[in-house]
Formats: sequence, C-alpha cells, structure tokens
Amino acid sequence: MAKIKPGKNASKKDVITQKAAVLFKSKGFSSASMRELAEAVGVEAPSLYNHIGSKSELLQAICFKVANAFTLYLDATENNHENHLIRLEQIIRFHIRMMLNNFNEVYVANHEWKHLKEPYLSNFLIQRRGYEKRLISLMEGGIAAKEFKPTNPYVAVLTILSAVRGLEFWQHHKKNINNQVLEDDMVNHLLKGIIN
Amino acid sequence: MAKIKPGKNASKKDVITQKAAVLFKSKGFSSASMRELAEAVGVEAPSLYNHIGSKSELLQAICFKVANAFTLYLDATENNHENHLIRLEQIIRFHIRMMLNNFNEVYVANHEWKHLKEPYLSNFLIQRRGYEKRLISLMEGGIAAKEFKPTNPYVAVLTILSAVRGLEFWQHHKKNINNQVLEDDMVNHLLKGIIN
DNA sequence: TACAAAAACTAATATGCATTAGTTTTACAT
DNA sequence: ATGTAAAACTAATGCATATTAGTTTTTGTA
Repeated sequence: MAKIKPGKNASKKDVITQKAAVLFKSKGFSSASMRELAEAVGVEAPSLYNHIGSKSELLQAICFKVANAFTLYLDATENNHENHLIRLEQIIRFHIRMMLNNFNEVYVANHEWKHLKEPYLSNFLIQRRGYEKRLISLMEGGIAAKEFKPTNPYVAVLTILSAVRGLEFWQHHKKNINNQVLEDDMVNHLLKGIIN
Repeated sequence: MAKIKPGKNASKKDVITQKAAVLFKSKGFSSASMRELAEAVGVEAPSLYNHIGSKSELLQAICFKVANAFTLYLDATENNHENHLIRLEQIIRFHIRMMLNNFNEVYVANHEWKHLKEPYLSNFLIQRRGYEKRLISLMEGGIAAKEFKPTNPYVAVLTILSAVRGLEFWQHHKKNINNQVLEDDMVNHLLKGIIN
C-alpha cells in the first residue's frame, strides 16, 4: 500500500540496509529472514527486491562499508607523521568511536562476515589482514623507537583490537557510563595498564 | 553400517558434541546442518537422534560446559584469599588457557549462545552477568586497596575480558607464537600497559 | 549359536526459506 | 486530468531443513 518513505538523506536502499544491520545483529545473518526484514521496513518480503539484489548483497554492503571506514582512517593517520604513540592512540580512539556510533554495522561486520559469498569473503579477509599488518608495523616501529615496551607486536595489536571490539557486548550499559570516560579509561588501560 | 566407535574416555554422545562444536564454530549454529554433523561423525543424520535429543541440546551442552568451567574457577580463586592483583592475574591466565585449550567450545559459547532456547538462554545470560559482576567486585576491591589505579571498574573488566576473548581470532597464528610468550605478554599488557 | 539391545538405515513429514513471475497500485510530472 | 515509471502486492517455485516413524543391521553376551 504505502511506499517506503526515504528520509532526507537516505535512499530506500539505505533504509533497508540499516534495518538489515539491526536485524542481522540481533538474530545473526542466517537466522534473520527476509520476511522479518520486510516487516521491520513495513513492506512485504518480495517488495524488498525492487530495491536490493539479494540478502547476501545487504551483508556485503554492511561489511565493506565498515572495512573501508577503518582503512580510510588508517590511511589518514599514516599521512600525519606524528610519533607512534600518538598515532596508536588516535587509532584506538577511532575504533572506540566507531563502536559507539555505528554499533550495529560494526557488530555485523565483526560477527557475520563469515557468511559473505566469494569473492567478497576473500576480499574482506584480505583487506582485514592488510589492516592488521599495518597496525603491527606501527607497533614494531614504536618498539624500535623505544616508545613502547619490547613485547610481541602481534600480541599487542591483538590485545588492543580485541579490547576495543568488546564494546559490542556492553552496549546495554551505555547509559550508565559517559562515553568520554569510557574512551579515556580504555585508552589509558591499554597504554598504561591498571597497576598502581 | 559401521557403528560410531566411542573412544576410551568419550561416549558417542561426547563425540557428537565435540564434532558439533567444531561445526558450529566454523559455520555458525544456524548454518550448520545435522546432515553435515552426521557426515563429520560418519553416519546418516537421523542416526544422530539415537544419541542426542536435538540440535539445540548440543548447543546447550557446549555453552553450559564452558560457562560452568569459568564459574568454578572463579569460585576457587575467591577461596584462596590472595590479594586482588594476584587473583586478577590468575583469572586472566585461566581465560587465556581456556581459549587456547578449548578453542572450539569457548568460541561457540561466546558466539552462538544467542540461539539457545528458553529457559536456557535466560539462565546462560544470568550466569554470565553474575560472573561479570563478581569480576567487577574484584576490580573495585583492588581499586579501594590502591592495588589498581582509580578507573571505571566496568570499563576495566570489559577491557580485560574482551582482550582475552580476542584470542579467538588469532588462532591461525598459534604456530608462530609460543603460548607462554603470548600469555605472559598479554597479561603484562593488560596489567602494566605498553608505554615505555 | 542364538537372543536382546543398541544403533544404524530408509522413507516420509512438515515447515520455512529466498527468490521469481506477473499484476496492481501509487505518486509524480506534464 | 492523464500517462508513465516506481514500487507495492499476491501467488507460486523449488529447495533445504530438523525431526519422526518404522525397519534392518550390527554387536555383545549367555
């Protein structure tokens, strides 16, 4: 009956993709049905196909939007020629803000990429692996410059990326903790530890 | 034709559950089919039902085995009356070892609990929440005793638990990094930071 | 060797899924 | 007002799924 109303800045496809991110996050990609998505959008399932190509395509759009955002930010920090510590801190803060501000999409990219189809799956993993490698290089540079303690750079990057990812699971506490406090405390913990 | 051969210490049900953990981890609970599980076990799908009740029951067994292991260890540390720092370090090390030694099951418990059915879903979440609260109390105690820096205890526990969970994603690098180095470096990072 | 129990098998059921085809309604520009 | 394109709808297709029922085979024991 009624058409989907595209918001001022969002096409109908964008609306569907955003609702898909919410649904994929709460049920998982495989368990989420196009019927449910259609209901969230306010339309019958087959009508979705007037705007999108397939369920898989929605997952692709979400995953690569997130991956590209991280890659672009890393590009930017590599061009600003600050020291390793400052660059690392900027990256950690960007990760935290992405988690807080683009929760559903980042969650889906982190959890559901496994269900991407080829060649998207391979491309996603290659992009991700490249990103990790660049972070490891940054860490190695910081260790060589004696800005960071001598430690296994793989483990350090893993620890940092994983800690930040964990914001996924505490979203429900958002109201109780100020975002700036959360960001600052986590950055301090990851850089300086917690022992007094 | 051939029966499933139970190993010395594993019943047939245990074999199925262990194969299920591998399958659920690699494909996700919803995408994993009983046909695939049967193939991994070496049997036709309906034959599985001679040993198990349902697909859901397999997920329940995996999730609660993991949850109970963590709860039991926390009980033990609370009875040994060490100071907060030592207890926290013990817990971190236990988490890391669980990740390294029970990879598939911990992964499934962390990622697929969402697909538990009631009342198991609620019970799992209650148990998990209780575990987190006890860790937060430990952190608060350490801060009060000035063993730890003043910081938001929620954020600190989140950071630690998440960092440790991240071992999930770097399993493929296991061969390149000695497990003891990994454990020690991660513990040091989470307690003392990386800044020189 | 024969019997009983365990565990495999085949066949069938019922359900849910993404997607396509074909048609009707809606909305906008003339 | 009217014509056109966009986007909704209904109906149908085909496939995969978990699970049950009923039967046969295997295994271990007496």
